Amino acid sequence: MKHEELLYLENQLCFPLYAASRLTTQMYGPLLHELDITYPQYLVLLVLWQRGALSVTEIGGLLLLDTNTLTPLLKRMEEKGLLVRLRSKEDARSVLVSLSPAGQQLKEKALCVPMQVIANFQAGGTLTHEEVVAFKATLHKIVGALAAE
Amino acid sequence: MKHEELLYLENQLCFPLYAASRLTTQMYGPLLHELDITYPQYLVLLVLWQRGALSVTEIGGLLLLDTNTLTPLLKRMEEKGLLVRLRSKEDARSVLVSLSPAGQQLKEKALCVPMQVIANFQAGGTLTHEEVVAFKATLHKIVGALAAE
DNA sequence: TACGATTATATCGTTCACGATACAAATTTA
DNA sequence: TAAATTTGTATCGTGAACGATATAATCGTA
Repeated sequence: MKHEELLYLENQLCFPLYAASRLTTQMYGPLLHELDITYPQYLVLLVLWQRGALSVTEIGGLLLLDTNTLTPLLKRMEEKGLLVRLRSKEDARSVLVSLSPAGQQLKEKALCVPMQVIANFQAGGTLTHEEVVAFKATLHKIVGALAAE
Repeated sequence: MKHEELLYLENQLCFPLYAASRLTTQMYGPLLHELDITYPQYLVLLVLWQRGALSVTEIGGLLLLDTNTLTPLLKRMEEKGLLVRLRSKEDARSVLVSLSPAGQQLKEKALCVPMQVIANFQAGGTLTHEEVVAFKATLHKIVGALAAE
């Protein structure tokens, strides 16, 4: 590859990654709109449904987001009645985030989301199962390497 | 997989995609800071360097971004003196975006960016060349399928 | 027990993304 | 040609992301 060609859009790895991420998030849009949540809010719910109450930092560790993103996001979710933020008594620096009954109940409605997403992915459809597995493995390697720093 | 496990974070494809995209963009941060541009601005420059003057819609078609994102982004770049926005005489609806001398010159400084990114990727480093090729191919399939709609 | 360092969260400012809407120019159609 | 439709940009509002900074609580150590 000539030196200049390093700057061609089609030779970038970052761009299709960026585009695929945005387009995938867009795909969730209509589905999550039904639940009245956004995609990042959905991710927060995923970790709370799976693991129960967590501190802000713990959520950030799982989603790789800092508190400057999470604090306002969690506040919006609290205002919508999906969760409760409670400052810990043992360690007053820490804020424990736990699901409200409404947030817990939303899990039932969310169960159909992954299946619809999978269906949509198949629809575009030339990805084999093996390809998805390999793709996911590479993604995890990349995230692991970049998140380590 | 049990029904409920569809909602586990580690079973999502969307999350590592979202995380990898953010982390990769973050990796560009320090490099692009040297050029006083952001990552989306870098993408705009890439297409202008490669193809010359383009309309807003043409840029949007290449980067898969709508004008509600591009218009303010291009205005900021114009204010920084990187490009010029000129309403077309043939079709007064269209705005032609062309590089200023400063924007054109920035290409020389940008040439080292992709190489540094590649080096950083290698550093984290368990990705083989074949793995990257396969990964990129899958990404393109996904983008192609999702962008088609 | 002071006191410096660390930790957990929050705030602020800027820049995306993007849905919804607006609007003028151009094109199509009746 | 007049009216309806489409096209190309722009505007507005909301919600992320994230760098930089702030602040209070806790911990480690002299």
